[in-house]
Amino acid sequence: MDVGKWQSILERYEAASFTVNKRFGAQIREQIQDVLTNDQYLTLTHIRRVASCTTTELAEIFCVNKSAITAIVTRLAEKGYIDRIRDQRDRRIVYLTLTEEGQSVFEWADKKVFEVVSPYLKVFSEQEIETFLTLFEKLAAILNDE
Amino acid sequence: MDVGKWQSILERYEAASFTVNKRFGAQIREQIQDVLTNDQYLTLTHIRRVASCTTTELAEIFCVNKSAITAIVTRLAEKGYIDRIRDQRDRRIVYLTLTEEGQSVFEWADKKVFEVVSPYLKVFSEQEIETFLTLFEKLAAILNDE
DNA sequence: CGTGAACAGTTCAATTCTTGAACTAAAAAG
DNA sequence: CTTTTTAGTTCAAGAATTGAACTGTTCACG
Repeated sequence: MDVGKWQSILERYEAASFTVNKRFGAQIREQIQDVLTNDQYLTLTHIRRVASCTTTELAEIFCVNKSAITAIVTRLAEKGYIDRIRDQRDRRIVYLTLTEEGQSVFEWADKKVFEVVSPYLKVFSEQEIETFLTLFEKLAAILNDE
Repeated sequence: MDVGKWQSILERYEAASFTVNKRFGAQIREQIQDVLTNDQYLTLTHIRRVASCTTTELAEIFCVNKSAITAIVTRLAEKGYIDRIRDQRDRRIVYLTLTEEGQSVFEWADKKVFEVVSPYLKVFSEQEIETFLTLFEKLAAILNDE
């Protein structure tokens, strides 16, 4: 394949990705904005998935500075959705976990996200979804390995 | 398909999308941050693609408030990358176009983005990319029609 | 054992992006 | 000609982000 071909592929990817992200993002925000921002939702999602994690870990996964995570976590802790628990063996480390309320707020928001996104997915056949997801996950895996 | 199946599909989509967006976003930011933010790059991309557009149009495409666009455009105009030209027939309308400098800054940034993203795409076969893009574009098209 | 390096996390100032309400100015509708 | 709609801006407030400086804590090794 020549350079022009790759450029046109990138253009198509950029355009589709832009539309999907902006549209889904806006619809999700519309549903949850009285309680959480989209970034706060993603933060709760990750903590919930791994049960407990650190600021440094979140910074790596979100590809942002640690201080950005401190700010988000502080706001979530003020709302009572997250607990900060200091490791007793290594007192530098702070473990982040969901509170009871954080758990239920996450579940509420997750349901909202499901209601927004799933109608669009249902247009595709099971085979199409599997193909699409496999390729998307392959790309994600490559990006994670470095 | 039952609800559980859809939930697991959504989880996989959320995870892959999250990783790809954050990783690509961070690598692109790293390359262009001395000159443009990622949002500013996307703004130049759209204006360049359509040659000339309005604040209202950008707000719809970006799914944000018009005042958010005014802010971004003001910053790009201050840097000398965008011109605001008032329509002579309907004097409410302001057309946004790239300046010479905006054009060349866009081309520079676009090249950087290409250099960041294309190595990852080259791992896939032409057939895989075509399949993936077709499905992604189908999703984008559905999200655009409403 | 003691000291300097490395690490985990926070604070702070500055910038960007975002919303929503209030506003200006212009065009369209009646 | 008055009212309504439309395009865009301004403003205040809040969220996210960076990068530098800082606090505490642990670790390495001479």
